[in-house]
Amino acid sequence: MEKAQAGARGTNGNGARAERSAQRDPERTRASILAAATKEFAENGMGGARVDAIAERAGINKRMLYHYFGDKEQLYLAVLEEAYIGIRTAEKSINLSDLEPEEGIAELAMFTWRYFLEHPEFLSLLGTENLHRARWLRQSTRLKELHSQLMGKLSELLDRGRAKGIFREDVDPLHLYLTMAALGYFYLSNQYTLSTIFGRDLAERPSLEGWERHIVHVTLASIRR
Amino acid sequence: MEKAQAGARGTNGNGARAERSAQRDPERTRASILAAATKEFAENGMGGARVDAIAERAGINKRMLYHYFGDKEQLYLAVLEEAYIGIRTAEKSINLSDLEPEEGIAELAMFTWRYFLEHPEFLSLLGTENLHRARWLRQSTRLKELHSQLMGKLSELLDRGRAKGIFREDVDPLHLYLTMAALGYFYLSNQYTLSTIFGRDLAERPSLEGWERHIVHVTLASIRR
DNA sequence: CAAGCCAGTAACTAATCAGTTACTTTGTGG
DNA sequence: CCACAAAGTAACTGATTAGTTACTGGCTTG
Repeated sequence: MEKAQAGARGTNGNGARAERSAQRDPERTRASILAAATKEFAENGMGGARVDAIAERAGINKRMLYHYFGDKEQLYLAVLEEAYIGIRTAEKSINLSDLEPEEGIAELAMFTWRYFLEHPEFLSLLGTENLHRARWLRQSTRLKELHSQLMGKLSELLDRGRAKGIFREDVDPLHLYLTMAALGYFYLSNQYTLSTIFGRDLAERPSLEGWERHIVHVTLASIRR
Repeated sequence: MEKAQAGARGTNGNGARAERSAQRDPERTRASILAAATKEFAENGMGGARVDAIAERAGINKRMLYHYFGDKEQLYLAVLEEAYIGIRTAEKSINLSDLEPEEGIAELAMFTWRYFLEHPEFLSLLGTENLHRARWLRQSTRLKELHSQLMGKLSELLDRGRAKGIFREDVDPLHLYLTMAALGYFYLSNQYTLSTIFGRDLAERPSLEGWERHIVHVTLASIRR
């Protein structure tokens, strides 16, 4: 049928890869499978996701999915790993050295909130993974080494604030991190049942902005002397 | 095979229901299906739950499940409704009229935390329902009417605390409720991924007790003047 | 330029799953 | 005491699903 392909056929040899529209492009195929699988797993969970649906979304043949990823479980693990790497990479780029301790904590709280807000698929994958008691995360050697960059930055800010006398002496950095994460995660991941029961759309702009301010307020109030 | 049943055969007529071990007991059958379905849906989500597994767990024939509940989706809805009714019923029994505002808020925060801790299947069902954007909850007329009793009690305590001058003027009761719920929900529902990544078992007694104290502390710190 | 490997396709298969059919057993009211 | 309804069983069915087989076409390297 499509034997005679119009343009972009040339050997494009000498090492450098063709930038676009190659008929055979392993990296692009792999990436589009991963993107499609991320959506499918995030929308339907591990149990509800369909391999055929992933193949269709990616615009590839199902056989390729098995070629690149082995099976459904390994594909899911690849999706999970990529999602974690995404947030950990983003965390690295935060620079707080110029900020006062309180400003720095506020900045980290807002970063976490905004990252969750902009990456609903990450929240959904976390939910699925916890439903299965971290079955796949525990298998992943890559992810177990991948510590949160936030924890280090949090500790440093807590030290500075303590030295200035504005933060309490006994704040556990893990508790602080969990507090920020919990407030963002719960609001967003449970927005559908909450909106239904309280008859108030939590996804509206003013509500979201109000909750961001609330997170910053609660986080700071919990550590101030 | 078991045609000749030993005891407990009698007509046990005159209106009153037999208390135990009837061969045919609609209510008991229904209840055991519901209990089995709650476990299965909580463990595997809507997509991962298996109708045959529910029947086996309940010790009944699959046909009965369709007889009493119609289909898988209606059974899931019945499970969800029962779970919500459970927490709302428990909330009703809390009496706070003798307590000072601060003590009352602390009591409600601990109630929510302990209810979550003792009913992991409720958290799991919430997660599944939100994955599907409250698809079944929105259909349920029973549940949309079922407002949280906690909200009313929270408002009353906030009023009293405000009158005493110990709470801020602008506290939104919904924000307060979401704060308490978020801190409990996130810690428990995400305990598996969190424990894996931070290399610290969040399910251990001392950690759980520490987090309960933390929830009370954060909740009160966020509303104090 | 040909040999071999890698990307890609279509159609198939064995297993699984939600839901059904056709039947038997048990309790009850006229 | 029997007729009828409700409770219960076993075996089946059609659709879906993860994973496979057997194949084609194109790129690279010696």
